[in-house]
Amino acid sequence: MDAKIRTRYAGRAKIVKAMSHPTRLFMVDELARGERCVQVLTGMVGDDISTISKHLAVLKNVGIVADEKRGAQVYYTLRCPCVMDFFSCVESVLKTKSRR
Amino acid sequence: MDAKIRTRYAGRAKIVKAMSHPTRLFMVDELARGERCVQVLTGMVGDDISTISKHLAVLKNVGIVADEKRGAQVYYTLRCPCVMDFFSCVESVLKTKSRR
DNA sequence: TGGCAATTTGGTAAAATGAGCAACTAGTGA
DNA sequence: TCACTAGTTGCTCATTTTACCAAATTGCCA
Repeated sequence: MDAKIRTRYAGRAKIVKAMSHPTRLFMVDELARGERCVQVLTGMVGDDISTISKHLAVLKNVGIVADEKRGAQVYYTLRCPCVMDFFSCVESVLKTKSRR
Repeated sequence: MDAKIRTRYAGRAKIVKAMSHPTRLFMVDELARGERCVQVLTGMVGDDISTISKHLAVLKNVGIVADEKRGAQVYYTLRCPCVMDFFSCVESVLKTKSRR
């Protein structure tokens, strides 16, 4: 892998990595249903709000979600619904694995 | 997120996480073209062979690849070609991000 | 303006990851 | 059998990740 190839895969990995946490995966799934504010997501997940905020920042940094402040709350939306494709593949990996 | 939901997303995240490293992503891409033995992959990536072996073990543990020993070498194959779908989505995330 | 609610940011400690070297295992062939 | 090649595993160290608390921000409204 020369530098150029390495950079390409590093960029891709960054995006996959942003999805590689249970809480973030859950939130992406939830955001696929519509925008949600931090407070609501926090209520669903049950972690500290600062933890949720940071997870959302991770997703935002790679461009998977977008945020919009309206009044005192910040609403997050899914910018790339195609990430939902990950789920069906992941399910099939799980199935493949179980029938090993 | 109650325990059940949490477990479900944790399982999914494990699979995504296995793909979330530049070297592993590269190898998955390469394996999509056909089986490869550790030695060959090591030559392409340029890391220590023990590092490559461990990355392959990560992919194997979640069921993404399978290994088969033939003579002195171990050949790895992609068990779930659908993981290639990740790539097209990832590319579109990259594009979405750049036109922010 | 003062105070409360919603978020983000900074700091910190614990846990997980990643890389290479060394040691070990398993085939191959002289 | 001995030496060599291919691969895996154990160990250690450095880096990254993650979680929560506390403090700083921002917007609303009495």
